[in-house]
Amino acid sequence: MAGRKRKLLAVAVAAAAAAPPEREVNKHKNETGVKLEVSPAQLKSSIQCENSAHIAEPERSHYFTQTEPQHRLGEDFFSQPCITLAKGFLGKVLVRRCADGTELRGRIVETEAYLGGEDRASHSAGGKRTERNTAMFMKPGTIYVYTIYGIYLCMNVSSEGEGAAVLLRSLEPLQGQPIMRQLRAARHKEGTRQLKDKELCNGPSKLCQALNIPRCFDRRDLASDPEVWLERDSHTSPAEPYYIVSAPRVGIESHGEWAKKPWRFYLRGHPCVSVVNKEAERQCRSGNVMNNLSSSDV
DNA sequence: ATCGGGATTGCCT
DNA sequence: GGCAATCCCGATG
Repeated sequence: MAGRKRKLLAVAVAAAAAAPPEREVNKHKNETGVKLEVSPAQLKSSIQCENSAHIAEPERSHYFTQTEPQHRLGEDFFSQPCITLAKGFLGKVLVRRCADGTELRGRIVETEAYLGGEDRASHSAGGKRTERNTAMFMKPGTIYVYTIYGIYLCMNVSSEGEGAAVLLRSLEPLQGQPIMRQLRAARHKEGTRQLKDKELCNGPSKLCQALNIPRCFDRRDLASDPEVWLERDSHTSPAEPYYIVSAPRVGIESHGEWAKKPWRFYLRGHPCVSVVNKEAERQCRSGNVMNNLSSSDV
């Protein structure tokens, strides 16, 4: 029964993949006949590695200035031990350049470190290498995208260390929020209220949706890919420095003692953090400060 | 071929 | 804050 269902689904997916690329841009309607900004088919297509030309053209202004990735962080930055890199990501800006040249930007405010080898909570636990987690064993800076709960995606970046990678959990939207909102709302019920800015990227799968990070970005190089990269923060710095909270990773309770390792890092008090851990914040040391001008950038 | 778990999310109470 | 939705992946036989 279940097998049959799966087979039928596989056939449907194959048929969808074989369909012509020009699939009804902005012609799609839902049951109520209301025109959708982004159709389910288009959303699906963005997940399945097709271009993102369907994304609405943004209003052009100085805010959308098309900058070349001159501030792009290179190989050196990613070649750090996993936990160091996880903290180093905080405050850096993830940039997604869409097919029409639009750039979406978000400041990283929450990460998790997944070591290889003895870290039982890691996909690469015990040095186990599979088709899925291959990117974790590739050079530092390699993107690892995987599917979670069958329907969502998570984006990681491999670090120094065999099979080690950092999960990106939350971003603060900086540029292209209207498009992010459109991408996120495409899966929501009709008539649902608009998402606030801080709700656009406050979760690992939400950020993949909002920045249109598809599954096929798996194994790409964040240090050289033309469609996605990382920058130092050139935006206005906060008046007060953010303290880094170090807390147990979320969603891995079943992994015993490894679930307790404080390898989730986030900016204390930042509104875009997905899960706040008050106990960890009480123990947060003042020495752990995010400072983009410091040498912690490497 | 089949099974069980999962680095989550959105909606409802 | 609880819980259903939803299916891929890897392990097992």
